[in-house]
Formats: sequence, structure tokens, C-alpha cells
Amino acid sequence: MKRKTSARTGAGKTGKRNENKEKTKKAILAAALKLFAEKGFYNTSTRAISRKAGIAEGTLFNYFETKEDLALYFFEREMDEVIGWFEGNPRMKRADLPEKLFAIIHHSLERLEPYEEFIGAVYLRALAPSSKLSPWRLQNQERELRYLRFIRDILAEAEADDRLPPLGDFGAYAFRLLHTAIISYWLQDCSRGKEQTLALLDRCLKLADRILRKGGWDW
Amino acid sequence: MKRKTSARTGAGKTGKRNENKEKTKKAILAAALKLFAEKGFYNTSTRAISRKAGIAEGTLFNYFETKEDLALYFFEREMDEVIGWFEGNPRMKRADLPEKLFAIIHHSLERLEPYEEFIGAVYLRALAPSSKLSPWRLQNQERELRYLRFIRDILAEAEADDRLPPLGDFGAYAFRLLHTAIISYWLQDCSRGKEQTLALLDRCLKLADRILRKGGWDW
DNA sequence: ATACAAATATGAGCATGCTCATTTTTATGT
DNA sequence: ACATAAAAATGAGCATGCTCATATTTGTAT
Repeated sequence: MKRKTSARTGAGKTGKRNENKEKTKKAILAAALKLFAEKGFYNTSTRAISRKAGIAEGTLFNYFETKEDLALYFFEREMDEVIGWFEGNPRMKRADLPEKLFAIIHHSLERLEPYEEFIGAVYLRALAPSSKLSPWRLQNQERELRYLRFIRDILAEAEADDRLPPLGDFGAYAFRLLHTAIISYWLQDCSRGKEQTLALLDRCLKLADRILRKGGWDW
Repeated sequence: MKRKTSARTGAGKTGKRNENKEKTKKAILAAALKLFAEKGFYNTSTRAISRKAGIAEGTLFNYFETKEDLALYFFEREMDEVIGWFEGNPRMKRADLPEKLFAIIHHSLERLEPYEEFIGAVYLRALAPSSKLSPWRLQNQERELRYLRFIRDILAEAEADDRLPPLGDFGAYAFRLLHTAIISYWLQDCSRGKEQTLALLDRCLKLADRILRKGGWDW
């Protein structure tokens, strides 16, 4: 007789086995988050995470292929948080395009702040998902697509209202380019409260707004 | 009696000691370059470099603080090469501003091509020199300044001819932002001959040209 | 219950980047 | 020549990220 339990693969399965797996995964993530916050990414060893999570060291690598993957998981959650925050925020619905785009980057910078130390090691990679650098996993490609669709939809809405020339997919790619660049600037910004970055971001988007409002550029 | 040899510190000293030092440094760099090209950055161990250079492993770290520093050295040389190429190229003197800027990024991408594999690990860091990620060394700050001055001078020339509104230092920073972003795009560009990146770069600079030619933006 | 197989956990062990106490080399003063 | 000190080279050794052969647990069929 074949299995009677759910035939689906992936998350959401039931059964003791999967309960344990999820419990272990959560334990690892909780331990990692705590230690990263305490000691930083580079000063936290996978041994320490395993010990705190109450598992053997090898087990950790059954759940996450590399230590960086562990960090990527947090970024993925942060990005979903930003998308969720935006979509659940009624003020954003009413805002005009530059305000929306500013808010998205601004909010994501705020969410990223606690992780600043290891963003250089991980985040810039995450934004270049098809780089040869590391074998890109499906998980990352899904996140990437989710991000690009999210931006594309916002731009498409503005295009539909004739407030934006038709950029096609280029718009989302260009915005991601800006997003990447702003983060790399933010990383090296020593000013109080990262005000230089915010000023730069404001400038860039106001500029883009002025350009795009004119319309008729030969894209 | 005090030393009679040169009192200066730094490169260019004479004496058997410094001759040996420079010889060793060159041996390390030659070995590293060869191995990086053969096996790639990540598949080349510091042990292998040391062995090929004919020195003990510890010696390597008397010359370069980290393996990444070894890589940074090549980037530094590449950047100087780009600056030298630009300044020694008479066609560039006559070119207009967007052509100049396009050529700088284009040429540097061409020079960077052999190192593509480990640029993600090193180059983006190098462009964020005051990041907390790693304790930034004087060497890097000097390179950074050399780059920014190089760009600033090109922009200042255009400003003097009234072909550009007065941007002050912002111009050089903004260009570096573009440069960073283009590189991160380039890293993930799978198109033949990286033509997508070149198209994007062309678009960005033509756009910037059109904006700036109008003049009078309230920077 | 028992047997069996698939899934999962384990930790000894590997290669690596890097450190540091010690040894060797070089330059100088007498 | 010899002594001395500074500079430089050395390689054993450390902690780390990660692997993999082995051991344990879990689910199913009889």
C-alpha cells in the first residue's frame, strides 16, 4: 500500500517527521538571529549556532547549504516584509510615484539597518541573482522575480494613468539598479542617521520624476 | 653612527633588503596572477600561491594582510591603467562628455573581464571604501581619492565650458554610483558580449546628457 | 511485533585563511 | 672580525566552514 499522507512536497506537510524538521529549522534560525545580533555575522561560528540550537554541527548544513544562505533567509523575510508593509499601507495607495519609490527604498534601508555589518558580504550578491559567482538556487530566483513583479506592477499602474511613458520591463530593472546603488552608497555613508544617503535618494527620484513627467523620451 | 642609507620610507628605497622585498613581492603577485587565471580566485589557496612563489606561507601575510588584499592590488593596478589609458589617448581629449564617461566605464569593464569571477567578492567592497565591513586601509582610501579626483576633473572641465551645470563634488559621487551599479548589472548579464550592459550604459549616459544639457536644474 | 527502507542526525575529519613565537638574514657600530 | 639589533622568513598550529561515512530515528508493510 502506498503512503496515505499528503502527496504534496514542500512546506506545509504534516506528520511527525515534518513537524520535527520545522521545529529544528526554527531553532536554527532563532539561534542564528540571536547570535548575529549579539556578536555579528563574522564573529558567529556555525559551531556556536549549532550548539545554541541544540543540534550537531553537520545538521545545520542539512538545512542551509552555507552560512551565507542562513543570512539570505533573513533578507528574504525582510523583503517580503517590505512588500507586505507597502501593500498594507493605505497612505501608499494615495501617494504619487516618486513618493512610493522613495518609501520602498527608505523602508527597506531601515529594515536592513541591524544587518548592516554583513550586507556587503551577502546582499549585493542577492541582488545579482544570476551571477556566476555562486550557483543560483531556485529560492533566490523566486525572490528576485517577486521583487521585480512588485516594482513592475507599481510602475505599470502609473503608466496606465499616463503619468509615465511605457518603459516595459526596463523600468523594474532600472529601479533595481538604483536600489543596488543606493545600498552600496548607504554602506559607506558615515553621516548621522545616514542622512546623506536619504538626500541622494531624494535627489535621484525627484530628478527621475522631472524627467519622466516630461514624457516623450525616445526609450 | 646613524644609518647612511636613504632616510625616506616607502617604495623606491635602495639596498639589498629592499631589493629582496620587491623581488619577493613581485614573485607573489606573479604567482597569484597565474594561479587566479588558471584556477580562479576561490580555487586558489594561499598555500599554493606561497609554494609557487617559493616562500613560506606565513611570508605571504607579511606582504598582504589578507587574500582579498592580493586581489585588490590587481584592481588598483587596473584602475590606474584605465586612468593612464584615458589620459594618454588623444581621441578622448576631443570627445564630448558622455563619450568620455561611456569610454571610462566601458574600458574598465573590458579590463575587469578576466577577473569577473571574484569581482563580486572584492570589487563592490573596494568601491565602498569606508564601509565598516573591513577596516579600510590607507591604500584603499588613496585609490578612492585618485578615482574621485580623476572624475571630478573631467566634470570640472565640462563645467568650465558651460556644458554642465555646477555639480560640485556631487558629480563625481553620482558617477561612482553609476559605475558601481553598472558593474553589479554587468556581473549578472548573461547576454553575448555583455551587450545588454553596454546598451544600458549607453541609455543611462544619453539620458544624463539630455538632462544636463538643458541646464538650470535646481541641484 | 518485526523487518525493512527512507529520512535524518551525527561528529570526526579535511582544507583553508590566518597568527605568532621562534629562527634566520641583513645592516651597522666597534 | 665580531657583537648587536632590527628586519624578515618560517612553519607549526588555530578556528572556521563544510563534507561524508556512519549511526539513529521514523514510517510503512507484513
